[in-house]
Amino acid sequence: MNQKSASLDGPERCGDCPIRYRAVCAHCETDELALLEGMKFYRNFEPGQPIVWEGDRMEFVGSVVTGVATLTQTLEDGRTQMVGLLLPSDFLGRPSRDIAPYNAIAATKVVLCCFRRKPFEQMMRTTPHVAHRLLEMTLDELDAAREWMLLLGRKTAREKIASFIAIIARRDAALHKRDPGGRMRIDLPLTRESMADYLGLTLETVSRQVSALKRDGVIELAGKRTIILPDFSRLVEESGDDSDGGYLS
Amino acid sequence: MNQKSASLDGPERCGDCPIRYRAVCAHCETDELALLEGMKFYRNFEPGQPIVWEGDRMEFVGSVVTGVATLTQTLEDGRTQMVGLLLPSDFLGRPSRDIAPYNAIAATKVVLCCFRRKPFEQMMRTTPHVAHRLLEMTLDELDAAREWMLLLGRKTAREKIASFIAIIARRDAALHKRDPGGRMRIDLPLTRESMADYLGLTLETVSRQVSALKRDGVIELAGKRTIILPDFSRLVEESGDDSDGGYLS
DNA sequence: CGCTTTTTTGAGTCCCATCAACCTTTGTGG
DNA sequence: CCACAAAGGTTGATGGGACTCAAAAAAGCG
Repeated sequence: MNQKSASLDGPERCGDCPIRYRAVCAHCETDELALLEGMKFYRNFEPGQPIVWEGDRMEFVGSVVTGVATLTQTLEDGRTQMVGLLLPSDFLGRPSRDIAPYNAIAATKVVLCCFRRKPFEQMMRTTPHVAHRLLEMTLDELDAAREWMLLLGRKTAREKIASFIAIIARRDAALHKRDPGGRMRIDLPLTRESMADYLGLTLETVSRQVSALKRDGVIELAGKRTIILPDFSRLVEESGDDSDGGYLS
Repeated sequence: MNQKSASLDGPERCGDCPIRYRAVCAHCETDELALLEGMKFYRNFEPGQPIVWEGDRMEFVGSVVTGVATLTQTLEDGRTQMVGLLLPSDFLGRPSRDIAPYNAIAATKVVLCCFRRKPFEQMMRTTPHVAHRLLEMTLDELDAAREWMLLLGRKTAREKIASFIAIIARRDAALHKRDPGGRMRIDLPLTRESMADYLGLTLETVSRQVSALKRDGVIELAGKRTIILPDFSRLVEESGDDSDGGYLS
């Protein structure tokens, strides 16, 4: 949108950062924040651009500030499965491991707040807040992965699509501090092919099921990537999940 | 085997514990160990017996000492998917959450080393070793979950079965401090139905594919639950994974 | 506007789920 | 000791949901 480098780079000061209270630095006090500020740098990625490749040495860890990135694994014959979807405030990389186990790829424009590995690992050892927050976030990610496993193993194609849209809608609502419900408008951050890799389907099946949900009035389309939900609860019914959700953390 | 209560309960002293150097207490010094020793108690479970039910309040967290437990999620219509397989030294429960999000069920006889929640959470805050080890274990579990997602989303039934057997064989070998390879004999800790819930299949398909692998000479059967691997690498070929594995942690 | 990328739609096929029958093992009590 | 039941496992027949192959439409993009 804005061509000035200020928009291409991240916020200069952590206090202005949009993910200040959700990222790995959430619980940090001003002195710890200063420490982090000293080891951080920003990197920008274009849609489709790899962030790290499986087997690569990673000299940094970091947080997604804006945009969406994906983690994917592939079998030798080319079948690929997405195993992580990184939204703003999500963390990329693992302390005490410098070889990336997955491909990380920018799905949209991405701004990444990177920390040099060595000083970050040192900080993990000396300050409890960062380590504690990272544990919290990792446990949340594990919960999400298990929800995802239920989807991959037991849901029908139609339920998978409905679940995916519901997940994006919930995260989007959470980002704007609203509750999902009523009429909503959401942008899909992924292509049909990436959705297929997320859901363990082919892109043709994704396209067909999206069309079917539209035909049945569960969703409306405004362009290929924008979805309007007339009734969020209707979508949840189609997802196969318990209606009560249980999404309290 | 042994009817004395000594075999039904866990080891009296942590120093004698079989999972002393792999569980959440792995990095603890003697003084921290004494602290843990003061808040721990043992519980025993029979095969099929629930450990906690989804929605239950958990007044403890703990480690599997011996045996195998499963974590499962279910949709309202009864479809169930296993989302965790807890082997000796694996951790059950999450600090700062007292409502269980999954069903945990003993698959075999299980001895669980339980810690009362409150003192354990206190210890998490005061001693770095326990928190650090728990983060390490959680990150490993996340890696395993992602491997599992690739299996659920993209592998064929035959590959799923081969992968499952390979996973059990690797863990079994690790427990006995051997490398997997050559001729191996392994016991499956799960019924065909539980294997199906692990792999996102039906029990009939599991049975058929096990028979097919036997017919093709990839495995031999000694009873329903005991498998002999004439050649571990042959099994890995059938699993669809890269042969090099990449199982360094 | 050409050109590529993304998406949709169609026709045919196959893998795995479903439904069903049977076998084996284990345990129980008459 | 054996009849019976229950649980776990195997095998067969059938059908359907998702994949594959194929082509065209739509949307970006220089």
